[in-house]
Amino acid sequence: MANGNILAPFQPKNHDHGKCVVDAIEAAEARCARDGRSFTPLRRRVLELVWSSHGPVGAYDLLDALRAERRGAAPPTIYRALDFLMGNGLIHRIESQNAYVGCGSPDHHPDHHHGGQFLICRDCGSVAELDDPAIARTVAKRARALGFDAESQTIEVSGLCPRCTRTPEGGTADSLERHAS
Amino acid sequence: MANGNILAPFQPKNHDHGKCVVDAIEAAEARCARDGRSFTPLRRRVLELVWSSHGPVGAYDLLDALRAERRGAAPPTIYRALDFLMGNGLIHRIESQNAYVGCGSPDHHPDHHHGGQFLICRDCGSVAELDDPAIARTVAKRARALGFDAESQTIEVSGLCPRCTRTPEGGTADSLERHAS
DNA sequence: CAAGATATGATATAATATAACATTACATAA
DNA sequence: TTATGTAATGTTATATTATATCATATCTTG
Repeated sequence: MANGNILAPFQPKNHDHGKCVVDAIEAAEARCARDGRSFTPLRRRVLELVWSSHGPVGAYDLLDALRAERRGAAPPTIYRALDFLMGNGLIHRIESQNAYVGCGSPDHHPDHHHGGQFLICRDCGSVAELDDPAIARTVAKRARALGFDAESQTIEVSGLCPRCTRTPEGGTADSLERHAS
Repeated sequence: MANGNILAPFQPKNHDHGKCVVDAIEAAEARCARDGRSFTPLRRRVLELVWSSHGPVGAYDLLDALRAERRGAAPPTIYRALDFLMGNGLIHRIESQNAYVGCGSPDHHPDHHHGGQFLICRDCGSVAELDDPAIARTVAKRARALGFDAESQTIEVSGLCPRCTRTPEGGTADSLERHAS
């Protein structure tokens, strides 16, 4: 069997984040068009804001950003957009942080919640999305053995990303950059 | 290799929950004594309250219960107790629900956060704790392949428990009992 | 007992999320 | 074209979850 497909590994230093965001937005637009979902300017903008960071972003951080450019944005404004984006597989919620990240594999599962598999660096906060079918299958199988019908899996792994593993505790200049891309 | 040890499978109808709670408290007491942790009356009581339900319980539900018997209980009262209990492996937090459950395997990992593997019924809310080393190993291995050092894993599976699978949508008397024990 | 550490009490506030209802924008059928 | 329905957004209020901070009590142990 194939290994898990690595959809959003940790970013190299020269990662072009502007392009990465644009690509994500274009994919989202195509996807919504295909599914007959209306990808409104508000929803598009919120998705851009989510993608503006590689790490998980809180709803109220997004709200603050939105307020800087759109008068009258309020919590429901953001939460509705986030619900839409989650419902369409364009972002994920990181449960352990009450925060949101762009989905690295928007094409994979048309409408079906697949939960997600995340590696979250406890030092710099960066997130990589795994999408390993072998893990998902094993979990589903073990659940099945107990008579449990698994519908959606949330897997969040905390630890140290490759860059933070190399510069562990010291608070060096490098680690203080939070590995910005 | 051994299969995952099933530590808290879904409860049969005749489950003696009173005994189950008492056992958990005794185990917690022994464990704290061994580790030189003070298992105060407050902490003991909060642990009892957590175990009073088989499902995850919210911090403010616990607070309400505590207030009925202890004047002046406030949010920090509960959160400190919960922190202590989590720090000593006596309860787990269910991230996807901001709620807490008794730990089914308090003896397994002395001080080391092992996260947890949970099957959560979306119909009746009951939770079973898996503790499958094969899953944990596979996840750690996949992370390692990306250079990520996995320290703690949170796995939460949503779906239908054995009893709810049999009585799916109807809202029968049986399912409305929420499978109380 | 004194001094330090641990635990709890008490007040305030922060951070996250939803309820409820009003308004607007847009499609499309009469 | 206007009427009508639906989806989206605006607006206000409030619910839910969690932490900061400082004061007090209790428990060691020298």
